[in-house]
Amino acid sequence: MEDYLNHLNESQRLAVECTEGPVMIIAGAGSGKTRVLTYRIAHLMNKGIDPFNILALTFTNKAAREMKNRISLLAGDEARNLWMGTFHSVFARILRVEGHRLGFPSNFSIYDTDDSKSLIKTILREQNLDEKVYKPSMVLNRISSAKNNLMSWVEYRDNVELINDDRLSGKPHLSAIFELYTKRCFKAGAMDFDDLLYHTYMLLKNFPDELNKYQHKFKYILVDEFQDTNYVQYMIVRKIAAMSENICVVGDDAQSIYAFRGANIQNILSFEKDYPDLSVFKLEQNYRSTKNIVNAANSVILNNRNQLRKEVWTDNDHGAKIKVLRALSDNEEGSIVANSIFQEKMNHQLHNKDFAILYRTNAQSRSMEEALRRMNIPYRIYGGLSFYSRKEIKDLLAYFRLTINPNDEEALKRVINYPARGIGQTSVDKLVVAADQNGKSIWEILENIHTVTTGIATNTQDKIADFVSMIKSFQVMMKSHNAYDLASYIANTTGILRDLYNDKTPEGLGHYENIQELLNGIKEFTTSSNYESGTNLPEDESLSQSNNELPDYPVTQLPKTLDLYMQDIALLTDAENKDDGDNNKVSLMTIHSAKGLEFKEVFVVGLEENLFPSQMSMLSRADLEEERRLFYVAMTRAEKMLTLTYAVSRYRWGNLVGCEPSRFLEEVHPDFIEFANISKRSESETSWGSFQDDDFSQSRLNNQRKKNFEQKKPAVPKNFTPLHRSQKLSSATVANDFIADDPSQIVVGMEVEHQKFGTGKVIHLEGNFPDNKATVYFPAEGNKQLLLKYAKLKIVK
DNA sequence: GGAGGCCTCGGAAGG
DNA sequence: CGAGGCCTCC
Repeated sequence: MEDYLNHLNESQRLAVECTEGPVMIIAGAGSGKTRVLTYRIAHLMNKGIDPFNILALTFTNKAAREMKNRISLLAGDEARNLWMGTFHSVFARILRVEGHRLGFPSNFSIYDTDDSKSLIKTILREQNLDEKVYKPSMVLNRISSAKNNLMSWVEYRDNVELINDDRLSGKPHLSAIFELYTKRCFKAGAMDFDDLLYHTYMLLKNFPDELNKYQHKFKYILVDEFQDTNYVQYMIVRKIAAMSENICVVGDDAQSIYAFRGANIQNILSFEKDYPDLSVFKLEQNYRSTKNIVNAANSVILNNRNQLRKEVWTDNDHGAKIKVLRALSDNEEGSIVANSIFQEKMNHQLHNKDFAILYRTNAQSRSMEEALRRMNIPYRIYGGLSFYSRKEIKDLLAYFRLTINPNDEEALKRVINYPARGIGQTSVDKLVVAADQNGKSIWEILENIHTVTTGIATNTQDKIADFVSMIKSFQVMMKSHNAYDLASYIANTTGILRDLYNDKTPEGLGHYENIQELLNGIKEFTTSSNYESGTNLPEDESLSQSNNELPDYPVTQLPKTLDLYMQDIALLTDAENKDDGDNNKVSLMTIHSAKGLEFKEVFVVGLEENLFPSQMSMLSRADLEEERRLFYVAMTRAEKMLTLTYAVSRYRWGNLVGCEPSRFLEEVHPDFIEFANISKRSESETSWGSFQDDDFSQSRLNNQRKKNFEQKKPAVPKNFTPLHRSQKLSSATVANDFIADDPSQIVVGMEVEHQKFGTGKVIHLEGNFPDNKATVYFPAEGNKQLLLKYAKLKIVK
């Protein structure tokens, strides 16, 4: 044990050894964060803590899997008993056992985003509301952020500000949709992703015995990527940790790149307030990158106002300066990158796998791919459609879901007429109406289709009856058959397999193969005892539903039935990386998916204004700062060499458009970067003569940058053009052309302008972002309490 | 119920 | 430009 602690530097070791009480570890990029986390857990186990009592929460399944493997190497096989998984998988597991307290069945379905949107569409149709006004994705966002801030539909309905706000933006029925959505999920025995967190919190809040049970169970709690947690996640963790206070969070505010979907950096600040006796450790030594790269990345992030004080440094060599390459077009950018990779491989004996090309948007991969193909450089693209979100897979899984939970309305709608069996939309609509009128679920109507009055034609009724008996036969089989036998039986009986087999187009062939692949996976689950679980969670007998009775046989010998399989994979949404055996390839991915990875040489491409930073980020300062953190993440992926490229013109949606170099290029301190003017007009490309003027000359760029740094002020946004699209719902809200300021900038005493109430003065502030409320005095209206998140306030003075 | 024409819109992404 | 949704027509 002493031995392995020697693998750590001083601050890492301190962070590992401080096992008791609240701990916050601020870990800079490349500072060995994962190492500290794994060693800390291994250290706890070696000190004799039962792994069943350790809860480690991550954001991705991949992170959980990798960490568990690494801990096994340090602490042995016992590691498989750790409660290590994503927030969602851990709490889904708990809700399977305890959900009945809230009225949910243990076999509840989990709605993915598509299911949620589809349910919202159904509700809109039933309520005669316009999908254009109530865009399902926007409605879902709204419901989601309410639940993530622990707000039920009742509280939403009774919140004057919110209702007012919805009315002003022409969407007065949002709270009604929220209500119907909630009730509909409950009736279907289903939870969406946000419900898994929301209901867990409510379980702990409203049932003291449950809270007590889990406080005693999870004596040690660790949270990875803490900067990415949202409010409800933080509140759950806080509740469970309230007894032992052995809570350790690890994060880096500089790498928070998911605020746009609800992550809340403010949690880091709240943490310091909530735990006054907190031990804070900062990991500031970077082991990954050269001095030039570390310093350059630091100089960029300095332009952000919202950040914790921390100084990342490194002992490594200075290395080469960061190179900026200018291209004339996206295609030339591709060949420049491909050529550089070729050269670097030659000059430094590197392999394809040592290189990564990172971009802001997926659409940029095309020109890179073409160039790499021309040079015969093998590559792999990460990201894209996940295996489990393919249509054919979701169709088959919907049959499984329906078998397990026949009330699952979204699964039912998906497959009641697939493959086609003559039960059209009109019949389904009639079924929904009948279900509503009789206060029953759709499934209950289906079961009694011949006796309930629905207005459905008799021969359609017969088809429905056939469908019902088919599903019922699956349900009977589930008790006695293993997952694989039943799954392949379902694939055959329903006609899915036949339907796909008959499609001989290349895509159709792919669909058929995907089904086969899914079935193979189920076979593996059924037959193998050491199947790599999707959930990463232990088989923990202490969570048995009946507390007093022991199960008839050990948990490990339970027959592997279909419902167990579905529990295991329900939350697997990450894209499967098909392993074709050859891993020596150049990696292509978005910057977001590169988080946590490292490469010897990295190319960040498309450094153009309005692309990176994205033009969508120009709305508010918060968005721009997040974009800058994204740039920081991209830069710090590189170990030895970093190259930035931009094109002066680029095809966008079929049109050739002119581009300016990104402001981010000007924000890198001049000492760590060099502008290599290598761009030449190539013969094969002829159509951008107009972009060759001196506007983009390197010398001008260099002078501008020098000037900026001499004046010791960050680069000022140039050509700051607000978007013409007027609708965006985020922490800084824009609606009806009224552009709000960043709520976090608002302080007491400020004069602000409200869309409706006019100009007023902030007289009181309370609560934490994003729930901070301001009391504002408006001369015409008197005092108004506003939720800054939703109130559209412009700072006047 | 499926094929084909027309319209709209375009961001990164985990569970 | 191209994917996806919707409408129309058979």
